[in-house]
Amino acid sequence: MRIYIDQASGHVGEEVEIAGWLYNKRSSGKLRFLILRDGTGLMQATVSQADVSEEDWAVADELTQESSLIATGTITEDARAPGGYELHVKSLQLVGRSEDYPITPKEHGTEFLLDRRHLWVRSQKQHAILRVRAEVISAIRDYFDSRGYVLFDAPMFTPNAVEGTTTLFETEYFGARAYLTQSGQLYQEAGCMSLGKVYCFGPTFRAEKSKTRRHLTEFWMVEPEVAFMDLDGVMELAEDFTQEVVARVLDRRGEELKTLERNIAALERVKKPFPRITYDEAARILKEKGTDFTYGSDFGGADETVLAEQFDRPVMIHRWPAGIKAFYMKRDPDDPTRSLGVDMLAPEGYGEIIGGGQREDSLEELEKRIEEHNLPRKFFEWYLDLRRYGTVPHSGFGLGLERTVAWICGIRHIRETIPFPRMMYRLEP
RNA sequence: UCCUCGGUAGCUCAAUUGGCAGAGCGGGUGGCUGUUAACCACUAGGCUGGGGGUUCAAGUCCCUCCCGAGGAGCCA
Repeated sequence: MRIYIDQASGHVGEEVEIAGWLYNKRSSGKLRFLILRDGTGLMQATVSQADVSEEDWAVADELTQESSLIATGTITEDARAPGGYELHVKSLQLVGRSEDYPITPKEHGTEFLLDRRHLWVRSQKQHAILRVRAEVISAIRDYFDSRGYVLFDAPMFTPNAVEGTTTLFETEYFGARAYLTQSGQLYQEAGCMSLGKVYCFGPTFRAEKSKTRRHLTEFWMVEPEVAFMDLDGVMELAEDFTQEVVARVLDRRGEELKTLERNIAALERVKKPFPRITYDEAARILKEKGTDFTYGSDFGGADETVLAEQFDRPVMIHRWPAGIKAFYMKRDPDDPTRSLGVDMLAPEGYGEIIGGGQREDSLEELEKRIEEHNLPRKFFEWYLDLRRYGTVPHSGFGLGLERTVAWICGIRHIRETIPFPRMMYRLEP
C-alpha cells in the first residue's frame, strides 16, 4: 500500500510503500539511514544489510541526494528518528538517479539559489513558505467567497496606464501597443456597479526599476471593490480581512511557521480594531521621532518602519494629501486638500501591504482629475460611464500577496514567497 | 538612474604590509550496525569575473568593462 509520509502515524506496524526522493543519507557500517522526502514531509528509512537483497543493498549504498526511489518496508515508532517514525526497509527501487545535485545540505548564496530556483523549491524552508502562500491564497478566496463577493477577474492587457505614475511593461498587440496591467481596480469598479461586491485576484506587473527586498516586477494582488461603501467601511473591511487571513494561517500552518522560526506571539496580536491615524498624525509622529521626512510627501521605507514600530498590530493611515494619491481617489468633503485613501502598514518593518480608499463618484470631479493628470480621455470614457449611469459611493483596496506572505512568514525578502520570482535582473528560471 | 558593498575550487568562505593558492562542505576511494547538516582516513579539484596598467613580484594597488546584492526614488 502506497502512503504519504504525513500519514505515517496511522500505519505503525504496517508494511507500506513510500515514493519520493532522497533528501540526505548517513551510514554506519552495515546500516544506511536514508532521509526521504515526498512533498508531505521527511521520514528516515533504515536499511540494514542483513534485511535486504544484495541488489537492494547496492542501491541503498549508491543512492545520491535527490535520486528518486520507491521504498517498501514497515513503519515503526522510534524516538531516534527525526519526526518520530521510521521505515524499516525491505526492498528498494531506484526510479531516477540524480547526479551531482547542486544544492547541498550546507549554506548557499542567494544568486546561486535563485539560479536554481527550480531545485531550491525542494528544500524544507521553501516548502514551508510555499505552503503558507497557498494557505493565504485559499484564505483570501474563502474570505470573499463566503461573504457574497463575486470573483470578477480583470484583464491583463490594457490599452493605458491605470495610474499615470508607474512604469508599465509594453507589448505588441496586433500592431497596436498594449500594456500589462498594474492593477485591476478600474475594472473592479465596473464590477461592483454590476454585482455589488466583487474582487479580482491575479498577477500584476510593474516595470519599476526597483531593486529592494519589497519589490517584484510580477506579483499577485487581491482587489475587492464594494458599491455603497465609504472610507470607514473599507477600513473595517481591510482590518477584518487581514485578521481573518492571519488567523487562518495560525490555525492551519503552525508547523510551517515553526519551521520558519516565526514569532507566533506577534501574529496572535493581529486583532481588530487596528489603530487608525490620519496622514497628519503620522507626520507628527515622524517629526517627533526626528526622521528626515518632509511634510506633504509620501512616506519612505524608513518612515514606514518608524510608524509601524509605534503599534503592535497593523496600522492604517488615512486622509492623504490629494496630490500624492491617484486621480480616482475621492476628496474629503471636509477638506478638499485631502483624499479619502488608506494605506495599511504591516508591523515589524514589512511596509505597506494594503492601499485603497473611497473612489471619486462625481462625473464632473473625475473629468477634472483626468484633465489635471493629462490622462488620455478616450481610454477613460468607459470609466466615466460608471459615473454617468447611476453612480454611487464605492470603495476598495488592493493587498499585495507576496508582502503579506513575507510578513506572516517573517522572512526578510519577498522573492522567496513566490515560486518563480521576477525581478529587475531576473527573468529565469 | 544614483549610492554602497561584493565577484578566489562545484558550494560557503579565508589568504597579515604587495611575497609559495588555503579550509570546511560537496565529489571519489576505504572504514564503521543507531546515524541526526553523522564521524574517521586518503584523494582529485584553480585563467582568483574580463581587459589594460604599476611593480623584481598583484587575489591584494590603479584604470576600465561585465555580473550580482540591497538601499534611494517609486510602489503592493
